[in-house]
This record gives sequence, C-alpha cells and structure tokens, in this order.
Amino acid sequence: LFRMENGSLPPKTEGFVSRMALNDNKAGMEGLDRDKINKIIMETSKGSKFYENELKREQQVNQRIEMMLQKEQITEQQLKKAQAQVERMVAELEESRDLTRAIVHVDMDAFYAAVEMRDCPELKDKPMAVGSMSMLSTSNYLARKYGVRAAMPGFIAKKLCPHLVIVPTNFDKYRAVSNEIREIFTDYDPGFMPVSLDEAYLDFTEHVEKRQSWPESLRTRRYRASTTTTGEESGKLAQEAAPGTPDLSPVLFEDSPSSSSNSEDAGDAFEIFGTSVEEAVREMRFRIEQKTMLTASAGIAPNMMLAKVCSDKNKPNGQYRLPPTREAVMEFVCDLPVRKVSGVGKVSEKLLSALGISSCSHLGQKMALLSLLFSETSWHHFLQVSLGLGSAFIPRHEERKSMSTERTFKEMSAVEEQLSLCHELCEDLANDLKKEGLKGKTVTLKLKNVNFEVKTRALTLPYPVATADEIFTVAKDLLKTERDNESPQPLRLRLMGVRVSAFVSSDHKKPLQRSIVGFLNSGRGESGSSQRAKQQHLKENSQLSSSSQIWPLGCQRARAKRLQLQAAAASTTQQAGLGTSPPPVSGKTDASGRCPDGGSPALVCPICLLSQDDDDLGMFNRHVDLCLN
DNA sequence: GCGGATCAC
DNA sequence: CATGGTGATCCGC
Repeated sequence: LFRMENGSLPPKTEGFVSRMALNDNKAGMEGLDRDKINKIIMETSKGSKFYENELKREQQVNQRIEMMLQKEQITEQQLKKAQAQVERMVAELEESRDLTRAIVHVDMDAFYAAVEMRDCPELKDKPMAVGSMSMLSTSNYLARKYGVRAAMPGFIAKKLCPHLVIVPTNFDKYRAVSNEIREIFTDYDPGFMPVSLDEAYLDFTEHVEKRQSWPESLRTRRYRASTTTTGEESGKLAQEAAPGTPDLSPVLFEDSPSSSSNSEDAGDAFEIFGTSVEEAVREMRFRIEQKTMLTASAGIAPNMMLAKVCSDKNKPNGQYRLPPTREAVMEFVCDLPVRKVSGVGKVSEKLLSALGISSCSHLGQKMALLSLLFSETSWHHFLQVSLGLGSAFIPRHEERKSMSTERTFKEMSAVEEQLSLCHELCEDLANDLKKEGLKGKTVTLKLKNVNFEVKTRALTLPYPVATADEIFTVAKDLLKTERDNESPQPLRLRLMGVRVSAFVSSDHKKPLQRSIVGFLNSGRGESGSSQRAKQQHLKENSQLSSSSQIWPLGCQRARAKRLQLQAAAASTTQQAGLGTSPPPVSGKTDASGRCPDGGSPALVCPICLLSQDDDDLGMFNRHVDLCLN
C-alpha cells in the first residue's frame, strides 16, 4: 500500500554514494555549486580503497531500506492500532511538556580555524582549514564557500580550493581558550554541560530570575577587559583588532557615541545589557568576544534539542530565541529538516527519506508507520522530536564508561611490528587510565585493515585491569586470535586501537558517593527546579523500576570500597587511626576487614564474609571486586 | 557480554 | 602520497 505512494528511492542517489556527498547541513554553505563540488569529490575519491568501502556500506544501507519497505506489508488494521497507540502517547507527552526553562546552546564559530586566524593575521583574508592533508578538523567561512569543510581530507580540499592554507592543530591552545569561555559559562550556570571544547548547554532560568533585580552596574560590561593579555603577542593582537576592523561588534561605534572620542584606547567603552534572557545571552557572547577575540553563536529554547537547532540558525556570531509557547515550538519544528536534529545522521536521514520523510512534520504524520518499522527507542525519539520535545533540564555530567586510544598508520603486516605497536597503545592507555585512577574489566581491540574494514574483539575478565602489562596480556591474545582467524593471510592493518571499559568504581577519590548524591537530588540547585528535573529524569530514564534496587546496592558497594581502602591503609602502614571508621558489616569483622580477635592475619571479605586465605592485598581487592559483581 | 553500526564533535 | 580519534549508544544476537 505504502509502496504505491512512495515506491522509489530518492532520485539523485542512484549510482551515487550519498555517504560521500557534500554535507551542506552546516552553516556557511549557502550559494555554492554543489554539483561541481560533488563531482570533484567523486573524481578524486573514485577507485580508492576508501571509496570502495563507502560503496559497500552504502549498499548495506540500501539493503536495509529494501528490508524496511518489505515490512510494509502492514494491514490497515495494524496501522489503525498503531495510530491509536501513538495518539495515546502524544497526549501523555503533551501532558509533560515543560516550557518553563530557558535552555541555551552556545557554539563557537569555526572554533579551531578562528583561533588560528586570531593568532596569525596573515590568514584572515585567506581560505584556511585546520588539520592535515589527510584530514581537516574545521575550516573558516572563506574556505566553506569552496565546499571545504570539517571531516574532509586535506588533499581533496586542495582540489576544491587550490589556495587553501592548511594549519596543523594546536590542541593545547584550543583547550586554553576553552577554559576561558567555560569560566564565563560558570557565571550563568555553574552546572553547565560541555559538549566539546567549543560547545556547551546552559540552563539560564535561574540566572535570569536573579537578574531581574540586578542594578545596571551588574549588567554593565566593558570592552576589551584587560586581564587576559598575557604576553606581547596578545598585546599586539589587541591592537590589530582595534576599532576599524570588522572583528569588533559594530555596537561599539553605533551605540556608544559617548565613548567614541577615546575609542583609540577603548578603555572607557562599555555596554549595558538588559534583564531578559536574550540580553543575558548577548552579554555572555559579548564577554566571550572581549575575552578571547572570538565569536560565538547561541540558541535559546525551552529544551536542549531545540536550543541546539536554534544555535545554528543565526550562525556565525548570532543568536536566536524560540519563544516558550507551544504554538511557536510547533511552528518552528514543522518545516525543520530531520537532519538538523542531533541524533539524526546520514543513515537515519536516508532511511526516513525512503519513507517520504524529510521534515519533522512528516515525522509526525507517519508516526504510526514509524512505530511499526523502528525500534521502540527510535520511534519514541522521533515522536519527541516531532512534538518539539526534548530534555528541559541539563543532566549532570556522567562518569566516563570507557577509555581508548587508537592510531592510523601506513600498512602494517609484520606480526612483530603489530605486537610492538599494540604494546605501545597499551602503555599509552594505561597512562591515561592512571591519570583518572580507573580500572576496567573489559579490554577491546580494534582493527581496521587496508580495505577500511573495521573489526572489534573484546574480552571481559572477572577482575579489573589497569597496567600496560595487564592490558597487553589480553590485547595481544585478542590480536593472536584474529591473526589465527585470518591465517594464512596476514593481517594487513591500517589502524589499531585498544579500549578498556566496564570500570569498577575506582578507589581514592569518591566518584561513587558523588553519583549517589547526584541520583538522589538529580536536579541541580536547590530551587523548585530540582523536583521537576527529577521527575523528568526519571521519566526519561528507563531504569525507573530498578532505582529502588540501585540504592542499597550502591551503599553496599560504597561501604565495601571504604573497607578496601581502609584495609589498604592498615596493611601498608600499621597506624591505628581507624577510630572514626564506620561500623563493621558484621560482628565478626572490624572496619579494616581483618578479624578482630587477634590471631589470624587473614582478610575477611565484607560482602561474602568469608575469610580470604591469601594475605596479599591485591588478591583481596580482586576478590572483593568479584563479589561486588 | 559481543560485535557491528550509527552518531556527535 | 593521502579519508581521524574519542566516547557513547543501540540492536540483534
């Protein structure tokens, strides 16, 4: 039935690798010659191993679409039932719609490129990108006019724009700038959520409330705050960007006539901001620009999903506020291309497109069908998007779940070489793990061969590992297994990676305790928002039903960990400073986990309460972790 | 728990 | 000459 209406695949993707086509999703790509650019991309790529692999993956997606369209043997009956279910859920979701929060998404404009341009004036009027001939991280707006964009290899970018200047990445510098802008974020929302070095979500609600009663003096911001100039270079740069250059806000000259007389110094120039959200966000962007000489864009909306889309709307150096009314939200969402929504990538876009869905209103119209073709989590997400719903609170920063390191290199087939590389990766990873005091039970080896085919091989141990040797022991086994698997052909690799996950709650610090507290008052701050935030959090978190079990388990874990720690302290130093320690798990053991009645030196596990024969602390810890699992 | 895939930046 | 690295999540076993 459905196929009759929409029986064809998107027309232009025939014999065309849509995976590789120019991504005009990003800002700054208006009015350029897509066809010409795509032609150059294709001609440059054709015949490469990379291209062949992309073709293959494209085929897989096409197959998936075929399967999906097959499943469309859906009866009118089923569709009706699904529609009823959808409508029930819509009503429920509508009930929970929260328009009371002012969520802001901030995003630095062409971040890495902007930093490099700031620090090297020669680059200002040239098309440039940050990265290497193999891969670009980002490009400036001049380069984007040629179709040069993030995630494009430099050598292709050079074909699109022969005069392109490619600057190598300076992560330390970007990190430093990132810290500067995060200091500013803190003033508006101490619980802001960083997405990456240049991007963050903030909840402005409470700031704006307070701001209502602020006098002008607290909302007055000076141009070119003096404290950040650190050396002669930035001093020189400050001059370069002095009045007259288009880099400064035009506002300096249009709105502040009183200061124009001493604008050469600009030291007395200032601006007063209002009390609305928009003014607060404008102020924040102003401070970012004054502090870093870089511009940011921002979106203001009732939830994170919408704020993210809004921040893109007036980029670069602009902001957009979506009014907090249901009507405004629905109108905004109506013509919104699904691809603009965070979480909908190239593949999802293509799958939806095969169903005749390109905008969010289409999404709503075909929701019954989607509920039959996609997984529950997927269509629930689609449904939320179609209603303009998203998280109205900013979740606490979660603890990391994995840590990895990987490297791409020239073809490598020699076993010796591979082993040596693997060991190096394990050492690097162990180093990183040590910095955060992490140990994990699962080790994963990632391999990519010269045909760009990726494989991962994992093994979960009954105990956590952290050192290079421990990880390498596992990783080299996984590598050997894979080698045996492929033999007698050698593994012709172009990438290898090692990952550790399934962390056990790490000792010393107290991340566990923090996360329990976070769970209890999962809203931030102490206002009425916390209740709402908690509700929302629980609603969105499918573990609602198990929350009652998490509690005592968490306590048990925390207690066991404390005992482990104290046992460690007791065994290394013989000090008797444990008088303030918590009560023992049972009458048989004291807090150190040792038997109190003198004689036996054996450790007692606080979980299973069995004496551990081995007096070795490492073995004891391993046992406790085992019990905790 | 595993492995492939998708996604964001 | 040449198509990245890190972390998360989901799905179907």
